[in-house]
Amino acid sequence: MLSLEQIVRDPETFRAALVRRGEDPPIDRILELDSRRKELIQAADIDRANRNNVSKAIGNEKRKPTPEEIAEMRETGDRIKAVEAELATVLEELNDTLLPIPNTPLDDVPDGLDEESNVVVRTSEGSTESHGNAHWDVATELGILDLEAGASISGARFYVLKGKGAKLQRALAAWMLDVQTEEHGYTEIDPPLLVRGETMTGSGNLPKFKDNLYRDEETDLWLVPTAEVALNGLHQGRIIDPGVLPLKYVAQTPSFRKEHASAGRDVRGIKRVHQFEKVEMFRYVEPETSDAMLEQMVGEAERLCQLLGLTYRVLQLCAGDIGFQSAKTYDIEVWSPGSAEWLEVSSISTCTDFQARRNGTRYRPEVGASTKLPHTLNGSGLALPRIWIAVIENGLQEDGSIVIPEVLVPYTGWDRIESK
RNA sequence: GGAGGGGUGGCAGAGCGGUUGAAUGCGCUUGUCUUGAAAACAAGUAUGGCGGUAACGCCAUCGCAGGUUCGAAUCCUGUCCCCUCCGCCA
Repeated sequence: MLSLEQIVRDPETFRAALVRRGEDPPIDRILELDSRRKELIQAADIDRANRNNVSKAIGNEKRKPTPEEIAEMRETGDRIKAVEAELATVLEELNDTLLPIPNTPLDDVPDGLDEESNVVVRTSEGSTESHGNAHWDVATELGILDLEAGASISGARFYVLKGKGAKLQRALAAWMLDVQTEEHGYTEIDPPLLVRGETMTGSGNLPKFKDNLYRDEETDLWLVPTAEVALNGLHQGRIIDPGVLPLKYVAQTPSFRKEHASAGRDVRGIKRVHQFEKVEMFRYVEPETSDAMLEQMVGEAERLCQLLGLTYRVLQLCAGDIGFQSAKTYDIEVWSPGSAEWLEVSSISTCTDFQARRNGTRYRPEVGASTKLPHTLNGSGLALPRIWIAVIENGLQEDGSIVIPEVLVPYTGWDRIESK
């Protein structure tokens, strides 16, 4: 959520920033609602102050209220209730208006309304040739991926990994977690995957992206589309003590997405599925440091690609292509020689104070100081089925076997998936 | 699922209709004392909103939402969460 106070103070800056990402925000309506809100608060406060004074005097003087006082205070009470009722509707509309508005892009985010305007920041060394053997053929042939079984169990966009394919995924996840915790200083978290609506709203997934989320109606719990949601909720409604930031968390969890918006896209293989594993990095940081922290996280995700020996490139997304809660995003894509395309394996964003404001996460810069909103940053480190695809397609040998990156061998116990 | 108990400030814990935003203790901050520290003593120490250049003033908040009342942390209703015991269960 954007800051109402800041919008009111400088509405045109907000309008311009949102226009950059193709939005037409109802700034005028927000200003109207806010001034009505202030009027109502003032009116109610005056009546309440008066009522407090009268009641306090009666109590102090240890006497019964006079009939006139009772009559007057009843009237005051009724007036307060009426004003409060109107205030409640104003606040509700204000909330409903603000919640679907996305974060404003930072100044250094490139202009553009769609992915055509994304900028390739750098490309690693390495081959970008193609061999045409896509993972859905290769892995199926090797007996480590069973798309038909996935479909028969759960339907389209579900898959089954088997044997060394399953173990390869487990090894990748375990290895990435170990690098993040032991070398990059993250604290491992194993969070709930079913979360309350408030938590989903706090991260920015609700109310706008309801259609992409699985939900259990009976308990009103939602399945996380990414661990970001749970990690963002870790401190909601609370104040982080001085000296604690930056907080760095990492979690490996499944992610559940309906993918209605992508119907018809990436239908082959396991590039885009309803349930996938992902290792997610998340940081709570002081605002002054968030730019540097974002670059650091990009570096950490790149490092994983490097250690796996993959060819990758870093993209900076343009204003129109960054996610709802993001103020600035880098994507990391690895080369997929099987389908001759770049596969997005990580998306790393700073959400500035947008998420912190939504779910009431604050921190105290120093003892005795007043609270501030931290910045939150998130990024995949990395997304599993896609990195699995890249390992399979890049490791494919002439004889049809797959050679596994060396760093994974301690986790798999073998260095090759043999062809049948 | 059944039966009880409970949710109050950073923590512990009082208060159960009226000068209570809330005793007391702990913690924390500052000051006095001290070469320094500890101890002792003193003062301060919640969050948010509205108004104000500011000092400051007012308002709200005792899980949450309603209700009763001139007045609610205190009474009533609903709801959520936590704990104990029983049942069921990975």
